[in-house]
Amino acid sequence: MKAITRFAPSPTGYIHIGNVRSAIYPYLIARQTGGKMILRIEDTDRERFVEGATDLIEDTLKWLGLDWDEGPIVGGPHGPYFQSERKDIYETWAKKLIAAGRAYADPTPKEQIDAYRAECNAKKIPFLYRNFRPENPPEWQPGIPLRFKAEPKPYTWHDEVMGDMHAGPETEDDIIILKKDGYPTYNFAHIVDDAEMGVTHVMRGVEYLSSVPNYLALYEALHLERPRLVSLPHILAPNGNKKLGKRDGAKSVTEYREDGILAEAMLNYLACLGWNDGTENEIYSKADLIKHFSLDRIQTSGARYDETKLLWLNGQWIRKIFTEQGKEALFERAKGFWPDSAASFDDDYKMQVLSIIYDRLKTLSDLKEMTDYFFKDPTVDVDALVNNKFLKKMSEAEIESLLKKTIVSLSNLGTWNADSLQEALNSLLEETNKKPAELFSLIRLAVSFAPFSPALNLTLETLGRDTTIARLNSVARAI
RNA sequence: GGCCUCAUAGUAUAAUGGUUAGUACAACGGGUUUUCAUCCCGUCAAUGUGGGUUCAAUUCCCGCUGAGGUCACCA
Repeated sequence: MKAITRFAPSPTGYIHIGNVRSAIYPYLIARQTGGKMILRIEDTDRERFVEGATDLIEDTLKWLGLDWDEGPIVGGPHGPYFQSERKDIYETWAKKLIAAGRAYADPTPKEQIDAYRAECNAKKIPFLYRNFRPENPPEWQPGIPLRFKAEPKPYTWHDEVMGDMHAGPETEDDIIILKKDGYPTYNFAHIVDDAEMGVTHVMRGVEYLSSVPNYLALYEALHLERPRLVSLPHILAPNGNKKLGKRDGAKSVTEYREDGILAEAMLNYLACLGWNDGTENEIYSKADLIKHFSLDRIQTSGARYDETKLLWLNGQWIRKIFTEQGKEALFERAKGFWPDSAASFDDDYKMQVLSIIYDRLKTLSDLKEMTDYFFKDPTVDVDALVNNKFLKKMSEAEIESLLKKTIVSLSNLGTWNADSLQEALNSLLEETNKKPAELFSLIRLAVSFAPFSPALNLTLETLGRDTTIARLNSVARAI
């Protein structure tokens, strides 16, 4: 079955990790079945509309590699894809309900409705507007809210994640379908749009589960076939058990791009938060996900958002891209993450630095802190040297002597490469009768003054003879 | 309050009416010529609770507890 799915966000801000899964899963199902993915912008709430939010949404989807077949930018046969431009369509469908006696104009002032609600709350009984239906509603005209007229009855349905569901008549009510301002409510608009656009799978957060009976009533009254319903459990905030939202500091998805997270890792992490294919595999590319994803293996309970696993996955992906797609591929992703000091260096040199440092990166932004000394002479810090845990047993004279021996040895080295350097370093160990921890720590610190760095021979090879000797000399002089 | 949903280590999860309840992240310890990381090895750690069905329940049923959702002219 070719699935027509959609992601239908409202343009009220950025997409965050708490809600992006309702874009990923529909995408995977659409691609897996050779169907279509639709992007629809639900902008019927003019008050919450945020200028530029649509761009943010599109940017997020593009970064994650979730392309859409119909929607803004790409167009399609069922447009427009902004609900605000579809008012006449909703009105046409609404009139069908009026004609069938299943909708009525409701001029009741908001204060009156609030009073009814307060009354019910005081009596601790459920508030159902259908118990307060106006007796002689006027004919509907723009400017008056239009309500669906419920005919409550029990419903059963199947949810692809939650299983077989049922609800009693007490869950159905006279919901507003057209607002006073003429725009439809979500409750009505999504049903009309999904039908017009041929959507087969309605995938959204579980918070809509309790509204399903109302939607079922609407499908019936409009003589529409029910789409498959898929409720996605919430992603929970790191602290507490609430669903992750902006108030919990949920960052926008694209903010992770700036933090040096790879799109592959983000997609991998989010798709596997609350879903697994039953194997012990942890690493999934987009293609793997499309191949293996299935609705019936989505968890029924919420999943807590935990960044440590994302960081681990990101490290995995950094190494995977380097080894499988090559250093150029990783270098391409690393653009914009180099320290300022790297600006004047050419790509070949930076690529070489990347080649020896990449397996230490958790995020691309680690490059800033971790590679500075490849581009700029470090500040000589004699205290750090003599207080190092491997060097503090040695006198300053001894350190100076070791540095000088190293300088002589490396100055006379024929070919300057990783292998010859390793050989030279090894003979230096024998000659000085020092442990690797002592001699290598000394050289490493003298050329980098960094808390950690790649293997010593690789570091020196990359720095080059002149820089290495110069740095060793300036440390020897400073002691 | 009504209705609905959920419940395996700190986290994400696997599994089966019968296993020593598996895996990964994290934590901790160890190994690889310095450091950090990778990689490898190891340690710690879970079926919320009370009943029932059954020879046998983490798994099926019921109660409880806990957590969450929803009850808008928001989506």
